[in-house]
Amino acid sequence: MQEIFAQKKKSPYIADKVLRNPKNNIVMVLSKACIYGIQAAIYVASVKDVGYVSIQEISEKLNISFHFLTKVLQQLTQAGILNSYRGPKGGVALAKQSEHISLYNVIAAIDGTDIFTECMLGLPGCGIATPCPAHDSWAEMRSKLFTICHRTTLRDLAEKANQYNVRLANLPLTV
Amino acid sequence: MQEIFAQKKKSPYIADKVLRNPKNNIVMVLSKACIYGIQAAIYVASVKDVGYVSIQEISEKLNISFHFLTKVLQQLTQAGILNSYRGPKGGVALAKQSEHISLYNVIAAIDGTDIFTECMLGLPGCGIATPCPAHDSWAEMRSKLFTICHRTTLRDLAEKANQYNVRLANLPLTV
DNA sequence: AAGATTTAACCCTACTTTGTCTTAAATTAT
DNA sequence: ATAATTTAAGACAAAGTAGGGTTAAATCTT
Repeated sequence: MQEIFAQKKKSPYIADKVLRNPKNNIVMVLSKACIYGIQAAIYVASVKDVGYVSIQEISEKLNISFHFLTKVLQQLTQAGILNSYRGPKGGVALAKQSEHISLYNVIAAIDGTDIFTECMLGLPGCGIATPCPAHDSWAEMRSKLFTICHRTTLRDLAEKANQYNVRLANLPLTV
Repeated sequence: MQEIFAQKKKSPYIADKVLRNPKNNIVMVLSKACIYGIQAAIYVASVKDVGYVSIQEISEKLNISFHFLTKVLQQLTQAGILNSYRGPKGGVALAKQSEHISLYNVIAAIDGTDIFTECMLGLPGCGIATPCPAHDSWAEMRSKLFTICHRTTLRDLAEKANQYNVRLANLPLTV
């Protein structure tokens, strides 16, 4: 009896010194899923010929987990950014012309629009009426982010991706 | 025997429709820990008298988990932003004058400096030499963030926090 | 019609972040 | 000295993120 309970847990306790120890928490503006989605979208936009590009190819070229990427790209498909097709010669393709898909569209489809609207301190009703102390500074930030993400299209990014020495993923991009 | 193994797991499987279902992933620029740290630092800076403020008081006023906040504030203490003192009348206090502690200092102590330096796509060596396609736009963003966080001090924020109708936490702040 | 290919859906695991609780250590007050 | 108070440190649980598989469904090729 007791041995069973004794062995039941085997907790993988991690030091926890202070707050799970220094700098394990890497904070990014975008989630991994979103970054992968952006990279994949740029990749698809940067490929010349018109057919569908298989997710397998994308995941290999960009060094992204195939299954995870599949789910991410499903989100883009459901958001109307990509079209997908099953079977041989299947894959994904842009649903619109690359100059009509903005970075904002892709981010919104995967991570949502919170980063474009939320208060720095995450306070639900932060706004002009009842602002948080950082409201003004942050509003300035957000509007810059909003502008940049709106005006940057997949075409812009794909064009840059095709330039010499520009990298799309961790490994040098070989289109 | 078998019942024991049968009951061992009880997985809390969550739909996973597409990518762990839509919009569960709330992406923020700052971690919860960092937001709490900022709120607490502003609170301490906004309290008039000079003694130590107990973490219990801060957690109650700002509606933050006491134990979690304790760890966060330890990080600020270890970073030299706060002083802490045990025992009755103990608590935390700013280690420097509030106008000499920037938002950047607080963020760097808790979330690190990645958001101020990292590429939008998280590529390790993204820079002038081998940029990612979004490098230029993002560099512009980052520098704005950097500037804002550097020039904003705890004094600025504390002053605003003391204004009418400004909120520091989810609940109305009652200093 | 049968087999191959490829996305979609589903299940599960590992790790990280957030949060709760307990015990230890420091310090003050009595 | 003893008790009370308060941070520090540690164990652990719950929830979220990233990722790895398997099976199902659609579609093409033969």
